[in-house]
Amino acid sequence: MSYWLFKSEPQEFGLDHLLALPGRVARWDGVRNYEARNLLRDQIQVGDPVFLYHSSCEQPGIVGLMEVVRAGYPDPTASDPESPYWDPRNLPGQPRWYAVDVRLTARLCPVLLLSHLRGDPELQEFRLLRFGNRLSILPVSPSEWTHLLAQTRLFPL
DNA sequence: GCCAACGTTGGC
DNA sequence: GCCAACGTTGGC
Repeated sequence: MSYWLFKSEPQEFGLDHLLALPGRVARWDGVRNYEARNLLRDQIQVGDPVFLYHSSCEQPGIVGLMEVVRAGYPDPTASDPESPYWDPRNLPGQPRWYAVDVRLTARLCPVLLLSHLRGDPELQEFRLLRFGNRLSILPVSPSEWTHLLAQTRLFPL
């Protein structure tokens, strides 16, 4: 089992959107970066725990806990001309982009704010905090995961 | 295969 | 809104 962190912009699709969905299950699609694609396609497994991170907002931080309920499969939005994520280079039978399905399982209280995490010496290697980091799907080590969970409480949904 | 231009991300 | 970082594109 591996641990992950997925970024989202709460104005676009965040905790509130997940809470409103039946079963709190959503397809995590629209990822258009090759490194993130490789993780979605090859590494992320059913049952893997995932932190939900809100970016590009007033208080960036980790707000929720999700679990993977379906492993990587071709991203339907890539072949849908109606979708804002449509990629005309995506050829039938040769999927270029991948999605997974996740279920929101808990919210975090308190939220783990980016500003709080930055000062934590235990998180020096955390990919999220790396200067210039832009990856939207990123691995979390077991020790980072344990350390992060120890600083908040989970409220199961 | 190099590398400059360009577009996107995302904190502030 | 600004701007640094960095991934991607495309000319050569």
